[in-house]
Amino acid sequence: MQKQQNRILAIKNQPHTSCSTCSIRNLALFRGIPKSQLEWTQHYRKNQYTINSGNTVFHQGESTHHVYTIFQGWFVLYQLTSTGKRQIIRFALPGDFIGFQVDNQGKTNHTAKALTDGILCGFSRKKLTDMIEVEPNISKSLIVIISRDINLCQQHFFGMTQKTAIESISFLLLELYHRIQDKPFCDNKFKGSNSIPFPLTQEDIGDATGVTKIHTNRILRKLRDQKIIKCYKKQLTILDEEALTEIAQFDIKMIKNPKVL
Amino acid sequence: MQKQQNRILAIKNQPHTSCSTCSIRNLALFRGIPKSQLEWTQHYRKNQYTINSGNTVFHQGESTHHVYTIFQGWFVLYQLTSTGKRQIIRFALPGDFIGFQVDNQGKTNHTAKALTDGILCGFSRKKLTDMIEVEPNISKSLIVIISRDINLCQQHFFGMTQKTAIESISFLLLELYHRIQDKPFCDNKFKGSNSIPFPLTQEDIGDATGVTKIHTNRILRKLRDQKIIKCYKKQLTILDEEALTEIAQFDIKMIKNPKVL
DNA sequence: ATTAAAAATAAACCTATGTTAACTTTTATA
DNA sequence: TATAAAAGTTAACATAGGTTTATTTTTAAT
Repeated sequence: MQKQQNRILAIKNQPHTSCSTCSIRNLALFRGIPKSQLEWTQHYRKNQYTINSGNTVFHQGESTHHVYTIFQGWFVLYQLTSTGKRQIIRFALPGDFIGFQVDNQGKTNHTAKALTDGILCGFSRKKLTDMIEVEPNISKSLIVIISRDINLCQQHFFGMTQKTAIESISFLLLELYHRIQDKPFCDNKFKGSNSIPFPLTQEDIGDATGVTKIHTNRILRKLRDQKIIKCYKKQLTILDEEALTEIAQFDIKMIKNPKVL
Repeated sequence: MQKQQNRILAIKNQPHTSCSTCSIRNLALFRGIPKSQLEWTQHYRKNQYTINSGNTVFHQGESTHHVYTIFQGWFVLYQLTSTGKRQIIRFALPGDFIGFQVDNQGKTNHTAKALTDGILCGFSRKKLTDMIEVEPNISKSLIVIISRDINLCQQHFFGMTQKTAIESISFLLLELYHRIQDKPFCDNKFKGSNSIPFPLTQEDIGDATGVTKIHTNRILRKLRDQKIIKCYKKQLTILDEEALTEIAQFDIKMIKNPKVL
C-alpha cells in the first residue's frame, strides 16, 4: 500500500490506458462494443483517476455527476444508519460499475470507499445518457450489469433472513473467491491456486453480512478450526471448497452475469 | 374474487386494452414513449393475460421466454429455501415489470404468484431485445425500472440487518401504502383516504421481512394497540402516519423512481 | 347454512447472536 | 526500532425473536 495521500480523488493526467487494449474490458461497460467503435466510445470516457486506500469516491447524500468503472482495486459501498452502524451493500471489484445508483433526487444513497489503492475510469452521467441514445450495446451492457447487481443483492437479502451467521459468511467468502480467482485482474501469483488477495477486516465481513465483528470472529475461528479456510495477512485460502459450498448453499449461477437479454 | 379456475395462465382473446389509452402507462415500460409511436410499440406486446388469485405466472428454475407488465392485481415474487421456507423478494403491483430477472442460464431464480385476480401484458424477451435495439426510450425506461427495484431490494436488505422486526414491518406497510395510495390503479373508494386494499396475510408480511408469522402477529397487535394502524378484512388503514414513519425510518425518496438517467 | 380450510391469536420456553469489557497481536508511522 | 493505532481474540452475560403447541376466528366452498 502506498503512503496515504490526502487527496480524495487524484486525477492522473497520463498515461491513460486505452479501452481497445483493456485487459478487463469484457468484464465491464464496454463489453460487446465492436472493436472498430472503441475509439469512438473512448471519447465518452472522461478521465482515469487514481485513489488511495481509505479514500472516498463519493459520499452518501451527494449529487453525483460521474459514474465509474473500476479498473483496479477493491471498493466498498455502504450506508450508515442513524445510530452510526454501517451496512455494507456490496464489494466492488475491477470491471464493476459504481456510482450509477441514486435516489429520485439524483443523490447517492451510499458511500463508496477504496479498500486498496485503485484506478477508476470516469464517465459523466450526462454522456452515459447520450451513449444510450446512440449505442444500444451500451444499454444492453448496462442492463446486464445492473441485473447482476440486483441478483447479488437478492442473494444477500435472502442470506440475511434465511441463513445463519456461518452460512452468510461462508457465502460471502465464496462469492468473492469466485469473483476474483482466475479473472484477468487477479494477480498472477494467485492464478490457479486456491487463494485470493483479501483486504477485508473481520469487521468488514460482519458489516456486509449483518453480524457483529465479535460473532464474525467466532465463526471464522470455527471455519479455521475445521480446516475449511485459512485467512490471514490479507489473503484468503479455501482449503475445503466442497464443505464451504455446502455450508453456504452457494450456487455459482447466482453470481454470474445473467442472461437477461 | 372470482371463482377459482384451474388454468395457470388464461389467454384473454379480447378485448385487449390499448397502450395509447392505458391508465397506468406512465408507471410502466412504455413511459416516455411518444404517443405517436405507441401504436408501433404495441405490436411488440404479445398478448394480455388474465390470472386468478393463487395461480402462478412462472416458477423458480423455469426458462422464461416472456416478461410481463402488470396491468391489474397484486403479485408476490419469492424464492423457496431447501428447507421449505419462503423468502419473499418483493410485492409487484400495476406498472411493475416481472419475469425479467434470470440467472446466467436464462432461468428465473424465483416464483411469481398472483395474490389477487390480475391482468398481465406479455412481451417476448426476444422482442424486448429488438425494441432496445431501435428505441432508446425503452432502454431508459427499463434501466429506471430495474434501478427502482434494486433500490427497494437494498432498502429491504438494509432493514433486515439493521432494523428490528417492528421497524422492518412498519417499513413494508408504509412502502406498500405509498406505492398504492392515490395511484391511478387505486380503487376510487380509497382515493384520498388513509386506507389501501391489502390482500397480504400475516405470513406474507413475515416472509417478506424475515420474521416468523407468530412474531409478526405480536408486532401487528402492538401497532394496533398503539392505534398506529388498523388492518383487517383485506384493508390497511394508517391511523398515525407520523408515528409509523418514525418507527420505520421511512423515507419516500428511497422508493420513488430514481433519477439515474 | 354447514363444513372444512386458512388465518389469526396466545403462552411457555429456547437459542443464536448481540453486548460489554477485557487482553493480545498485527500493522502503520514517526 | 519504538510507539500508537487498528485488528483480532476471548469470556460472561443479556435479549430479540424463534419454536412448539393449542385455541379461536375468519374465509371459502359445498
